[in-house]
Amino acid sequence: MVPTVKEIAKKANVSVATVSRALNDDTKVKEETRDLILSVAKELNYTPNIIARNFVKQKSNLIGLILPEISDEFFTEIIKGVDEIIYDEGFYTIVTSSHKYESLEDEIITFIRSGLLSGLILLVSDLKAQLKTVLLESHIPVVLIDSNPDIKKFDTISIDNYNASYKMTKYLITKKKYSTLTHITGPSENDDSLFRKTGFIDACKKYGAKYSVEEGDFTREGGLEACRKLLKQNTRPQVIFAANDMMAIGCYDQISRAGLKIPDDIGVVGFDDIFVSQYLTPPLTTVRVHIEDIGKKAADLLIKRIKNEITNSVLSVKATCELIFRKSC
Amino acid sequence: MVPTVKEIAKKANVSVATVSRALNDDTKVKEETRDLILSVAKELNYTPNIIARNFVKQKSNLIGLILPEISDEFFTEIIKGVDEIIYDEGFYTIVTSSHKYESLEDEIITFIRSGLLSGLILLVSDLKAQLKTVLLESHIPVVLIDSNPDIKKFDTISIDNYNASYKMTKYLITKKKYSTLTHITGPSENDDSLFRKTGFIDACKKYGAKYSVEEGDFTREGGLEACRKLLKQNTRPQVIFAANDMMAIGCYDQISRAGLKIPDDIGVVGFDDIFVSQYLTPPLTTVRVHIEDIGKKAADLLIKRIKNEITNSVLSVKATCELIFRKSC
DNA sequence: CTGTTAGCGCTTTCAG
DNA sequence: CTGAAAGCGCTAACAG
Repeated sequence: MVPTVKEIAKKANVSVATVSRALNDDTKVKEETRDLILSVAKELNYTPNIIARNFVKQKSNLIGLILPEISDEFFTEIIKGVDEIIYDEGFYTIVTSSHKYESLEDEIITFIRSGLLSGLILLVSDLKAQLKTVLLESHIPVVLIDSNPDIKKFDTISIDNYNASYKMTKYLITKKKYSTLTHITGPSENDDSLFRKTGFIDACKKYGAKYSVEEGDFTREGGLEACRKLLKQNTRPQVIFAANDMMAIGCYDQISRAGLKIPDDIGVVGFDDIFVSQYLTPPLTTVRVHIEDIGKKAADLLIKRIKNEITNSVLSVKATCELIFRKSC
Repeated sequence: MVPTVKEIAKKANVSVATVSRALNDDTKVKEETRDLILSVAKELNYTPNIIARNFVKQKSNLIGLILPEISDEFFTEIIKGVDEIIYDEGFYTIVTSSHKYESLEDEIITFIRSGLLSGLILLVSDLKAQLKTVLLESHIPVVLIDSNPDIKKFDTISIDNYNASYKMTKYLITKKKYSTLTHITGPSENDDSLFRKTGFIDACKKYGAKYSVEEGDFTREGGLEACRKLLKQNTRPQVIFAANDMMAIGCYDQISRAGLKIPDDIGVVGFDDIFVSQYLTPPLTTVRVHIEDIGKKAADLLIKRIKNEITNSVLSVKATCELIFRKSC
């Protein structure tokens, strides 16, 4: 049988209360008795029943991590980052995403209301009003991984999309001397997409380049299609800045079909620095996002909230990006 | 305040027992009272306290998923597959891996002994004796994702490394007419590695091809290094079969440095079909493993064990692989 | 079909 | 510093 505090108590001739105190060493217990209890515990090969502990404390050592539906190489990094931080605090991560029969919203609601969680990290692209309400009512700390800084009610870790996009565009214009640029966007309702676009446009205006914008959807096919439209026009841009690497790959496909060469005939740059990008021919110039860092920052913030170590109203942390220069422009 | 069964009971003028029964509809409750209870529950916006439920039942609705240290695109697929299956059963997945200060073993032990889990899926490359003991003593169902079929004590889902490797080798010899082949292995203690090697050798013997084996380590650098050795020899093989795609990429690097062309001067094939492989130049011929499927199968088996739906002693399921023919040989 | 009651293992007052 | 006792919310006998 699994040993309990009761058995330790009996064997050590003390009360369960003392055992509990000794085991959690929060209150003063005579060193002598504590040592005795600890040695008995060890002898019995005791491990606390976490479920019981969680129950009496009415809180758990679990935090939730909710990811979007589509799997993606980023997610492992995020999970890893989160897990690494919170594990040190004695917490574990429950990972879930949306499923067949339910909307992500319903799922999150069930998840939160289960009472299983002490905190939640939510990776979303847009947060519906109904969900906000549930999150707020849940009374557990929530950290968003999101690009929308206008969410003023939750702690947020975001990718610095705007600045990264701006910097890349500036680089293309001022260093690479491109004077006509086209940006292929992600889905219009996506915040990452929006900020990348805005950064691009602002930099083009600032540095006086001619630019255009083509709508994409973050998929390879979307990139291919957008690129096809571009190449059909009378004058094509000197360089394409795709809002993510997958679309840049679509551009590679289309440009090669059109018999054009990268970067001689047209430059291509991406955003994300996914694993494959370094292996493309030519290797893709892109923006690297420090994903694991985002997971760590989110976890760190969440833990601090859970432990009430922060009292500021709402924190918004930006994770920086890095320009990766390769051969595609 | 959060509503409890007690409050529902009071409001509905019944006992807490009846409330519990109605809510879990396992025993017969008069339809009328059940409807009443349900409506009161709804009115109070009641959700069961899962922690309390887990506590009284002395089991949880959580399963653990332990992954190796190194993150990898496979893991998202596995997590996804697992989560998808178990979510339907009202379970959640706790994902963890090894951390800074502890060995994976210690971690697993802590994890299991926490009492938090109803079952465990373990992705390991080799299972130490001590760990086996802990796993066996834990009395929770364990499913291994492992390639070693000689582990007779645990349910196992494994990649069919041997047959896939055999088939690929057979294809190279009989269809592609290669007569001298070299296999670059993974680490010698790794089971996947071992079976891939054995499949290769057996097929070479069976179909009468000349072969050699070079030791690798599943990394890109390892593949590059092994390939360098090969190319230094007086006669180089007609085709290299790398035990995974990452090493095949290393071969690409080295072959290109040596001024050789794939597949004209030398063929290269891999194993795994990682995302990048389709984008290499030339696209890599390789073996695709249905990863998400492995996660699903593991979860399915685990759930059945947890629910006692299987009484067989130990099950061993092989996940099949598929040959992917591209342009590298 | 329903109510009463005990109790899961642990922490936490409250006394001493 | 330590013990007694209550109780977290829920389920599961056991009666009725």
